[in-house]
Amino acid sequence: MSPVMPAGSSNLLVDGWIERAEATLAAAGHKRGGARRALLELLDAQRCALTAVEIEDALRMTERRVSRASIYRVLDELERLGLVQRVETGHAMVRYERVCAHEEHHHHLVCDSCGLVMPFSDEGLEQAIVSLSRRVPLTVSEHEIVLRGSCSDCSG
Amino acid sequence: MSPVMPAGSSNLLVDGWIERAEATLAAAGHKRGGARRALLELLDAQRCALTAVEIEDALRMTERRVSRASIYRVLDELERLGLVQRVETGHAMVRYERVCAHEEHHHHLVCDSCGLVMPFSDEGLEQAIVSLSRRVPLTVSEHEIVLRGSCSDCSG
DNA sequence: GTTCCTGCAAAAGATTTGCAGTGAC
DNA sequence: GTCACTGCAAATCTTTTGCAGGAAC
Repeated sequence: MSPVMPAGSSNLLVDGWIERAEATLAAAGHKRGGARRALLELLDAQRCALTAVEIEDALRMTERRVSRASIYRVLDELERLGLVQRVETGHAMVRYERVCAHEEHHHHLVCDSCGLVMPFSDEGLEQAIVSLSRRVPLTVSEHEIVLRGSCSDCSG
Repeated sequence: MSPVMPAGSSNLLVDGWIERAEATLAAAGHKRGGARRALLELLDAQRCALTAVEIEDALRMTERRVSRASIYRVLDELERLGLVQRVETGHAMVRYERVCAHEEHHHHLVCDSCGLVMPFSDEGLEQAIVSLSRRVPLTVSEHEIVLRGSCSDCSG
């Protein structure tokens, strides 16, 4: 089976994250709604994890404002469906980002002085994690790695 | 120089975490106090990270109750001095644990169903992190690894 | 018409701060 | 005597929940 799908194909094996999210939501018995749609589009456009407050601020700038309660409710449901994941980078707030295909899997660099969050990935590290996961008294379903330090701007 | 110090030695190169903490605090211009002492003793006795609420509960059982405000203030100062570190295991609360020598360095397994937090360590993973830290656009001072999943009790 | 979606306002929890009294040096 | 330590209460901030109106199906 070819992994390449013609654009606009009605095939269920879609490539875009939004399409997958909408299909998953529909399959779980959800109806469509404007707030959630706006949130999906925003998350899809991000390179890295956002906090709920950052999401609210970003949406306030657009034509589709979304209440904070809805943001938390939608994120919660998307997390339960495995479409977004929480990222614990510290600084008192949880961050959320969409869950992508393996080749986009990444972890986070956090600058302790300015709070900057950057993604990174490393195949050697992933392999170490996979092999470790087998030897641990826990059925591992996910892992999270955060490197903290000082970014190039803050290091001077 | 031998790493073994006679018990009760007045040498500044003490081995215990509490002694190191008190020395560091004194050098930073702090006076002694009962609340902080109780907190240091509690943290020193722990195998793994605790939340501020768990710390308050544990101290409430002892003869030395400590107010929550003091707990946060002391933890904050100990973190600034590098004596404790925050651990972001999710579930809405930050955990704190003492910073130990390299051979005790560890990371965390978190059970997503019951919230259990367990320590683990792996030399291969540490080496992968060290080598990675050199190739990243951040001056890395610490790292944190969390594996999430289902513990043996919850997996049934 | 039923069930889900959404916003608003209130509630709940964790963490921080202001203030006043006590204690260490 | 001065400055740090501590507890209490109030404030702040993030996240959750109850409720009512509106929209999807």
